[in-house]
Amino acid sequence: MSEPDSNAPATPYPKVDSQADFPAIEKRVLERWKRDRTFEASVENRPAGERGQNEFVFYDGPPFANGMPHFGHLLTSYAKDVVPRYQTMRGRRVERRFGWDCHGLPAEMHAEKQLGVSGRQAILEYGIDRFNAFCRESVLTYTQEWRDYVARAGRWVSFDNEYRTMDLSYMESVLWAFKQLYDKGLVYEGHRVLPYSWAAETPVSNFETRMDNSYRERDDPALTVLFPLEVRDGDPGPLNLLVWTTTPWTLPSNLAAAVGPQIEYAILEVERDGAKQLVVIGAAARAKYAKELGEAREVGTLTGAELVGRAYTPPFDYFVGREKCHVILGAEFVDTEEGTGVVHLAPGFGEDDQRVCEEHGIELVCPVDEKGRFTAEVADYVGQNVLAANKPIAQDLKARGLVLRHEQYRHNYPHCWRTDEPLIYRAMSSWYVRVTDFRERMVQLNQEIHWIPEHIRDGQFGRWLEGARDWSISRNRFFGTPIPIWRSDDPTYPRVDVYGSIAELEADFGVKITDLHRPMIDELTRPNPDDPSGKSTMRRVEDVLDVWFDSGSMPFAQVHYPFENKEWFEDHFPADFICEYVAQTRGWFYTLVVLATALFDRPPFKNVICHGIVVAEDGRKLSKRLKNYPDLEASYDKYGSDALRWHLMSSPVLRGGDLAISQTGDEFADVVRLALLPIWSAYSFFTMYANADGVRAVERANQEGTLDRYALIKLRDLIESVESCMDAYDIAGACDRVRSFMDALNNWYIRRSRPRFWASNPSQEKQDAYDTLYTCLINLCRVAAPLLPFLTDEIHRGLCRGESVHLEDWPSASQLPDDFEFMHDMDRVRVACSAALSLREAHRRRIRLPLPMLTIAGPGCERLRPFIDLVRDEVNVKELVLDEDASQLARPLLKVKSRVVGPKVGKDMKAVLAAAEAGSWVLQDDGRVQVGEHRLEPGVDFVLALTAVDGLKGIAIEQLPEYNAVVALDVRTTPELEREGLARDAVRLLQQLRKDLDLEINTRVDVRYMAQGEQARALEEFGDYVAEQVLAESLEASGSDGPAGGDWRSVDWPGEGKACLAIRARG
RNA sequence: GGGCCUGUAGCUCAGUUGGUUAGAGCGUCCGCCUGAUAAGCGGGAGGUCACUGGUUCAAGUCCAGUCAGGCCCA
Repeated sequence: MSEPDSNAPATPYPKVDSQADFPAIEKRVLERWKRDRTFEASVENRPAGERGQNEFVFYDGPPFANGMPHFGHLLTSYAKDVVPRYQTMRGRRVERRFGWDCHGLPAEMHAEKQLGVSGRQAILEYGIDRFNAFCRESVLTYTQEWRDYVARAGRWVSFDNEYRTMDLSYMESVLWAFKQLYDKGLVYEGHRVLPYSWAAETPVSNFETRMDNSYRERDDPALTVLFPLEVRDGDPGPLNLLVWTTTPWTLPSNLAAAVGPQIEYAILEVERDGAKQLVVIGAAARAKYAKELGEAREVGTLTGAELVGRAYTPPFDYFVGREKCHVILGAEFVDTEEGTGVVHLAPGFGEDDQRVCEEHGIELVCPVDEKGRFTAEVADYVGQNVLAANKPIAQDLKARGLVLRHEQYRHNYPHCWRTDEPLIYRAMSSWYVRVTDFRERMVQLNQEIHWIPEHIRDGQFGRWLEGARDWSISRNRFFGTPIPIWRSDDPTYPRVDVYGSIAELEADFGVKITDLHRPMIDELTRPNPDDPSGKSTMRRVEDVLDVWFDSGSMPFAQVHYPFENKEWFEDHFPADFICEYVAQTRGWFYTLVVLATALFDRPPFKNVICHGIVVAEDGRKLSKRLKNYPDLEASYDKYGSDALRWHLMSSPVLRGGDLAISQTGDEFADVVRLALLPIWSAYSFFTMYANADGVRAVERANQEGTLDRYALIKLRDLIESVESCMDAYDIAGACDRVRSFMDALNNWYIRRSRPRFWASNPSQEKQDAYDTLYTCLINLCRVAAPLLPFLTDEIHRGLCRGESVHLEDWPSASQLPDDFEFMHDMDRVRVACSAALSLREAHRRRIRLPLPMLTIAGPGCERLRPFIDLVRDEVNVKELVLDEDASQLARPLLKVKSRVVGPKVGKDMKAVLAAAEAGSWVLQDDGRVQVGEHRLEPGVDFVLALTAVDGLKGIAIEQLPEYNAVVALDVRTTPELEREGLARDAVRLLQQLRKDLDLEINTRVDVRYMAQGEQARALEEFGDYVAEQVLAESLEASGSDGPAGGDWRSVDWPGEGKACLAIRARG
């Protein structure tokens, strides 16, 4: 379409079709980028500077490649492309390197499904080596699809030296990081309560328990048990705490009880088995125990806070005497919704329990073995499955009179999705990073990060940092970076070795290491050097690292720091910019900050866009199954990538909101119509006339013409404002500036300049018009290049002899005129024209009908003198009067400056405003205004505005509030004016005929007409004008039977009588 | 249950340190122009700024609470 056609006679510019096929254009542009290595050139053209001073550092958050990309990824991709493109044009070198996330549960789950191997036990039987080998392949399944889609989106990123988190070098850097933390004392072994399948003998991740089938209804025994409190002076008698639990089997492991400090507790006197007893229960929970406590007398109340610190006798004595145990603790999570308002804590078997106990220095106990049976520590039930032990435990407690109520409780309970047995919660050994140690520092460093949207910094992310807990980094899994800790297998001769490099491993184990994955790494064992007997062996801790540890290591691990690229890393940390969706505040953003703080005491990135999520029309998640979003490929093919990019980049989704996308993708059609086509139309207009005239335009900015200056100043305004938006990472704001510039260019500059383009003789004015439009277009392309990389490149190449816009510098605004006063004057003229046209419409005066006079009146109107001809033409009036004095057309209106006057007059403000509106004020000789008791200073306290008067015959008036002016249109016509209007009607009809005949724009014609009365007189009177307008060599009245047939093409001319116009091309 | 965000025209959203008559785009209705573009241009209609209360001379804006929606955590 715009490729030069070698057979056609040379024209200065490509022949451009006014109908654009954007997807086809994009395909050609992609080929050119590939052929010319435009991306590589755009990077290489920019010097890195000394120690990377001139680099803009971008970190790519790696995706998993075992799923297909969708609209959400597309959004991220576009944002990740726009910013680097912009910075490149600003002169920075922006290396962009793709990465793949490979490890972790998603990869393993996918492999389990593909292999039909389900669960830890099954994987062990299948073989870790075969399992991991499969993972290694499967995580790269869709890499080609990803590359294709990234390319089609026009995202420039290098796949040549992509990094993968499963590469040996990457993993070695991760080991290094781990050892750094360990050496700083930031790693420790602790316990973590996880869902546990005793049937499959494996922990189940929270991820797995959330899957659809794992929760099912189940009846469990629920006990309300008495915990006798230690007697204390002032008590009305011996008190018993009422405790409710749905897991009686955890009672032998009870180590504490928790109350809500704010909650009110009642002391009740209850009669049981003939004896009186005092029980303590959350006051709000009492009603639930109507049957047991209905008659009870309240003998006092206590707050939770008063209970905290009191000791009690636990229901079983297996762990009596342990430090800090069997005391009442305060915990915020306790409520009275369920149970008694007192929670029994068995830290070995509950997440909250474990956390609260740990906070109070209580060491946990876990007297349950891998198969879910009590160990010897719980002598009475040893060997029994814990769930089966619920019954005897309840019976024993009842026999001891400690049970107030025994009920069946039906609840949703997680089950092992492989064995179908109920899960239990059980403490597992886990390795932690002591995040709480440097939490405050993270909070400080976070202040240095520029978040988009801003509230994330101190809101979602800041709060999360403040509440950060130690990070459990070990996973009892297979495909991940191994935890590099080796321990002696005999506690008699303890020894721990931590490795932070391959070299250290090779030195100690004497083998060449080519892969750090399990199971190879597990095979590295050696005799314990601290064991004189020589019998114990150093073995690796089995776990692998949480995959987020990999992600957080990305800044240094991608370059194998510190083993290689030491200097490079130091010069490229932190990143200038990263971008992911907002949920990564808990994921990548967080782990980056954790590791950067712990390892380098710096924030890992300076600017971050966290965008919202793309949802379906109904607000639900995009779902492949429901097919509730448009197909990506089809959208590319129908609208092109630029349309998708523009839609996503101009939307508030970049400020963190959701973006709903319709199933049909209609919004992309709107984007084409509202954003892309206006730019294309301007381009096609320019090339059409420049080619017809054989004119080549030049970029310059010293044009004197009113419209030209206006366009050039607007262009300067565009460059400056887009620049400041982009510097603030406000991409949507930049889109908005581009759109409104195009509106001014198309619908004012080009429309008003049209006569200059079609003037048949060369002139300076004409060349100025070409140069101005050309200058606007190429600079618009440069400014919009990051936002519409395909369209702008196509146009820029067409205008600039094949130069890619992406190798250009960001345009310098300073070479353009900066007379913004002038620009505002023109904007004021446009408003005045709109108002005048609105008056025309209100008085039913069509635009082709000339009217005698338009007046623009108000202070400062003289400034509009340069625009007189422009306005006359636009509004089609014979005369334009500018009048500084509007008193004939308007009366003054007092506009009080509330912000200034308000504080001065206080309560009288209301009265002052009312008086201003009612006109009850007096203008004094010194220019001040008296309102009631108050005297107002001109300019400071008020301005005088105008409000149109009515009642002038034949004159229509409208005010321009923001410009303190009125326009008055004389809508009275005369027969002469009517005839001129008719002549213009005739021109319009004849032009349509030319168009219908497909005449070239410079073909000469003959015209004949048949008309009576005023229509005939109009053509006689304005014959020359009509002939000139339609390029007629002759203009003749035909006989009363109308123009003859043959070559003549005619059209009816509605009017007083029967009339028609006819046209015939000449020669 | 906790935290964060969002409620402004039929739809999608702007709205600065509180200041007189709350804006834009789309849609809709009406009209207009046309020697680039009907995928063009202009105009009109359309709002108790979610609700309630408070602070203030003055609240879309600040404060408290309520309701609704979203996200995250438990």
